[in-house]
Amino acid sequence: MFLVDLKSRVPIYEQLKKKTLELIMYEILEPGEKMPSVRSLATDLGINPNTVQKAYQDMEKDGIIYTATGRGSFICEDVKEKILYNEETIDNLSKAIYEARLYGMKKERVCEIVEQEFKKGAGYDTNK
Amino acid sequence: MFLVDLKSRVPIYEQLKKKTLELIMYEILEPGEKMPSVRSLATDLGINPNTVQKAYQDMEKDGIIYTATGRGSFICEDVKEKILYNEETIDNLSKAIYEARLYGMKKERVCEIVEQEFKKGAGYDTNK
Amino acid sequence: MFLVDLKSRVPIYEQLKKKTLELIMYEILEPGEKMPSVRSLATDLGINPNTVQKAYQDMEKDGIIYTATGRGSFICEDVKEKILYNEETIDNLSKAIYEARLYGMKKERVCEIVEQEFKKGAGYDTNK
Amino acid sequence: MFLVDLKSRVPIYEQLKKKTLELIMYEILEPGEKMPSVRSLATDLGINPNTVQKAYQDMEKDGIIYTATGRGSFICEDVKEKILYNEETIDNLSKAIYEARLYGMKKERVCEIVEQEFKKGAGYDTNK
DNA sequence: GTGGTCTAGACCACA
DNA sequence: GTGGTCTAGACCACA
Repeated sequence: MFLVDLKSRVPIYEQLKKKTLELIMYEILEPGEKMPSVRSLATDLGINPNTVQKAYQDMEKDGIIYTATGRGSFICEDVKEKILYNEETIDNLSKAIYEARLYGMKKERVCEIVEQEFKKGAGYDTNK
Repeated sequence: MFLVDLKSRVPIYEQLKKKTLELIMYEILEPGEKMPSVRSLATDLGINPNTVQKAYQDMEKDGIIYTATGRGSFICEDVKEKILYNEETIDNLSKAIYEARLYGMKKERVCEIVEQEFKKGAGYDTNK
Repeated sequence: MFLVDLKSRVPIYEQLKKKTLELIMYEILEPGEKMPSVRSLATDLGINPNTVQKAYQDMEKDGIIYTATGRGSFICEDVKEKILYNEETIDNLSKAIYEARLYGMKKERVCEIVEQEFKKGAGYDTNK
Repeated sequence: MFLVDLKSRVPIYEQLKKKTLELIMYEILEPGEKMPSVRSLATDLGINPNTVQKAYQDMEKDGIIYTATGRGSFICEDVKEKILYNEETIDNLSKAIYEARLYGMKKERVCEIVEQEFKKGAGYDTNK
């Protein structure tokens, strides 16, 4: 479920964060639901517990999950709003479009790609 | 002209590469034209020559410039095609759109942002 | 294993790249296998870590190895195809033959040398 | 006649040396014949006179040309033997074949390339 | 003056 | 511990 790509240049903890958001948006993880423990997730994925720890801490800071000592980590109730009004996403998008335009891509081509992405199913792999 | 942001988390040599592409697309740098020498650019920007050289060597590998010891570095003739047909740009764009969609952004909103970016002038700062 | 000739005019990082390819072709290094860390290899060879890193980064660009910060560098799975279908090798060969012919060498002599090289064992030293 | 490729990574003085040998082998330059003066050649090619000077000095050291002060430089009488029994050429060839073999090229393929090069006319450009 | 290689050493992010 | 970026500075080949 939290599968990460160990060959990717994208830091593993970043992949874990993205994956969590993805699972939330796909409603595979529900608000209030318990996250796997740091240790078990690390063991399952064959990665360093520190890495999972870092992902969880980041997400706690961003209000995606909360940690109750001794009981584990849980998805926040208001998580979808947090994700929806995320300036970073808009920023990323603006920059990608800006760059495409700068490097000579026509608006029509950009729009085509937008259409394409909105037709696609959920099979896309966010770990680059 | 090659102004970089020393405080940015984006590596200086990456900024230099982007800046060069930008100057080429804005036709401030023309194919065949000589790039500033490694040392002079380093001095101008107050950075280490090694940093400039890394940017230049990267760009040489990417076919953006060519370099001849003793004479300097020059913009490649076919540089615009290289930039235009760059899969990385398309990839970046696809990923940004995918993510925006995943995080709940409607297609209409994405299209608005596309319009916005294509109306903008050239004042955008590529060093994040 | 990665022994280099510090006195050679061939840059150390180039020797390291060649040596790695050699070790892969001799199946001493297998796809998926971990490369020595930048620092340990540098210490072993008595050279600067930056020099090793340059070799590694070049090889990463060439798709020979991939690198993940915090975990190390690994031989790519499809490395042999990369090496086999390398135009540079063919190019070098063509040029060497062209030159031999130009400088008066008969085809028979060239063929003799081909035979010779294909009879040889593995003891050849690639660091010139 | 002495056309060089300013974009090449091969040093210009090396190109000049190779070009001279080529012209000798093609009997366009004959033993005893006068070479263009350093200055005129530099002007014709739009390159630095020091570069031509260096090529001439190298060739004098190799016994390809000799210089008579005040009169100019001339092709040596025994120049073809000098070129013919040149170990460097053989060495280069051996190395190129060795490498091709190391990188997985079959003997048959190498022989094909030999045939190819020996069928070719003189149109090949030695400045890479 | 022009780029290329290398060392020594610092500081950072990631695992 | 692992790689990535950067500085300061040396020495070299080429033009």
